Amino acid sequence: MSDYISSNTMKRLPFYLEYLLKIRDEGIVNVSSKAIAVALNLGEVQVRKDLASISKNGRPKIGYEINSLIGDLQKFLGYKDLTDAVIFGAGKLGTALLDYNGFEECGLNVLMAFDSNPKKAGKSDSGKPIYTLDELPMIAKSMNISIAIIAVPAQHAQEVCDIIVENGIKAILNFAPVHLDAPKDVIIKNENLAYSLALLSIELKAKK
Amino acid sequence: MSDYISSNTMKRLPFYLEYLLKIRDEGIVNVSSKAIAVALNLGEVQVRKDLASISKNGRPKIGYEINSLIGDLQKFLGYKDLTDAVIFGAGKLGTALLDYNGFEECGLNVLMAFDSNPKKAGKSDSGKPIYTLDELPMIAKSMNISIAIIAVPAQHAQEVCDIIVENGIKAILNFAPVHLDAPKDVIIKNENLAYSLALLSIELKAKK
DNA sequence: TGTGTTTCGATAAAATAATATCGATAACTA
DNA sequence: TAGTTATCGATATTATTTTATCGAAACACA
Ligand SMILES: NC(=O)c1ccc[n+]([C@@H]2O[C@H](COP(=O)([O-])OP(=O)(O)OC[C@H]3O[C@@H](n4cnc5c(N)ncnc54)[C@H](O)[C@@H]3O)[C@@H](O)[C@H]2O)c1
Ligand SMILES: NC(=O)c1ccc[n+]([C@@H]2O[C@H](COP(=O)([O-])OP(=O)(O)OC[C@H]3O[C@@H](n4cnc5c(N)ncnc54)[C@H](O)[C@@H]3O)[C@@H](O)[C@H]2O)c1
Repeated sequence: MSDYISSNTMKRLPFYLEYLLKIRDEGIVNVSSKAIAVALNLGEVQVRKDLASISKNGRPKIGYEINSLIGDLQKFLGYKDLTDAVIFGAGKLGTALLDYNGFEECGLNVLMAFDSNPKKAGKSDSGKPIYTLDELPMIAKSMNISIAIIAVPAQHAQEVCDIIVENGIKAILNFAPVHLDAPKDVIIKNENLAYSLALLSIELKAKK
Repeated sequence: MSDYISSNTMKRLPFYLEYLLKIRDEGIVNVSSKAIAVALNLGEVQVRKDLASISKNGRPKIGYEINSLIGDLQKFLGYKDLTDAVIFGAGKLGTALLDYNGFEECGLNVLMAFDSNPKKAGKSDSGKPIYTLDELPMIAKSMNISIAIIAVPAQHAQEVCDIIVENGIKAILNFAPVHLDAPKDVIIKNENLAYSLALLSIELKAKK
C-alpha cells in the first residue's frame, strides 16, 4: 500500500473491480494477476503494481483473495460512503444523467438538477427534483454538495461555472465543450463526448 | 510535423482548437505558445511540442498564425471529412446522443439508432431514424458505418458488441459499465461516466 | 521431507512524457 | 542600423510510467 497513486492507475482500478465482481459471481475465490491481465488486456506486472497500491494480500502460488481485494477496491474508490452531486441543465443529457441509477454503486448520489428555465422545474421521470437556478444558494447552504455536473449549452457553461464556484462547490464535471476558468482550488474535469468520438475516428483512420 | 503523436497530445489538441476558435472570434490573429499555455493551464513548452506535431508555422517574436493553426488542427482532427456513426440503444442516453447536434463540428455524423425494442422504432425528436436491431445487417451492408456507440443496459452490452463486430464495424465507444471482449482489430473505448464522477470524488477527498 | 511449479513483490531497465535550457530569429525601438 | 526583446524550435534533463528480471514464498505431490 503506497501513498501516491497515479491517475493512470486510478483509471484502471474500476476495471479491476468490475472484473472481480463478475468472476466472484461465477464462484471464483482466488485470482492471479496473470488471469486479470489476460482478461483486461494489460500486463501482469502492471496489474500487480496497481493492486499493490490499494491492497496488500497477494500470496505466491495462490494469487489474490477476491473478496478482500474487492473490499479494498470499493473502499479506496469510495463506493461505500456516498458523495452528493447535483446537475446543472435539465435538458436531454442532464435528465439522462439525473435518472440514471448506476451512479449509486460508484458512491455517487445524484440528488437533483437545476435549470434556468422555470418550465423545467418539478420532478424528473424517476422522481428526482428539478429546481430553478435561483433556488441554488438556499439549497447549497443547507446541504453539502460536493460535485456539480454541468450539462448546459456551451455558451452558458462559464456563467453556470461561476455560480457553482460562488456557492462553494469545489469539483465540477463539465460536459459542455468549452474550457472553463475557475479558481485553482476547484477541480474541473472535462468530459467531452464529441472529442472521445473524434479521437476514436482518428485512431481508426490511423490504423488503416 | 512528426509522424507519431502520443495519445496525451491528442487529448489536448481539441482544447487548443476550441481556444483558438474562441480568440479568433475576438479578432486575434497571432498567438504565442505562452498565451495558450496560460489560458489552458499547460506548460508553454508542452504547447509548442504539441503544436509542432501537427503544424509548423510558429514564428519567433510573433507566435502562431491563428488561421493556419486552426486549419491544421481541424485537418488533423478530421473535423472536415465526416465519419459515420450509429447508436445502439435508444434509451435516455442513446437518444440524448442521437439528438445532440454537436458531433458534426467534430467530424462525426451520427446517423441513426438501433434498439431491440420495436416500440422504440420510428423517428427521434430531431427526426433521426431509429431501427430495430434486426434491420442492422441490411443497413450495414449498404453503407459504411465506421463507429458504433453502445448505450444499451450493461447486461446486453456484450451481445450487442458481438453483433456490431459481426457486421464489420471496427470501432466502438462503449457507455455500458462493463469490459467488452472483441477481436483485437476492433478498437474499443470505454466512456464510463460513473467512473469519471467517482474519480472526481476521490480527488476531492484526497485534496482535503 | 524434498523437489517442482506457480505466483508474488521488489528491484532494475526501458520507454514515454513533461519540463528546463539555450541559441537563433524576427520584429520592434532608439 | 544596432541593440533589445519576445518567442520559437532543438536538445538536454528530469520525472513518470511501463515492462522485464529474479529471488522468495506457498502449495502440490512423490
Ligand atoms: N446531448 C448529448 O449527447 C451531449 C453530448 C455531448 C455534450 N453535450 C453537451 O451537454 C450540454 C447539454 O446538452 P443537451 O443536449 O442536454 O442540451 P439541451 O438543450 O437538451 O439542455 C440544456 C438545458 O440547459 C438549460 N439551461 C440553459 N441555460 C442554463 C443556465 N444558465 N443555467 C441552468 N440551466 C440552463 C436549458 O434550459 C436546457 O434544459 C451541452 O453543452 C452539450 O454541448 C451533450
Ligand atoms: N443514462 C446515463 O446517464 C448513463 C450514464 C452512464 C452510463 N450509462 C449506461 O448507458 C446505457 C444506457 O443507459 P440508459 O440510461 O440510456 O438506459 P435506458 O434503459 O434508458 O435505455 C436502454 C435502451 O437499450 C435498449 N436495449 C436493450 N437491450 C438491447 C439490445 N440487446 N439491443 C439494442 N437495444 C437494446 C432498450 O430497449 C432501451 O431503449 C447503460 O448501459 C447505462 O449503464 C447511462
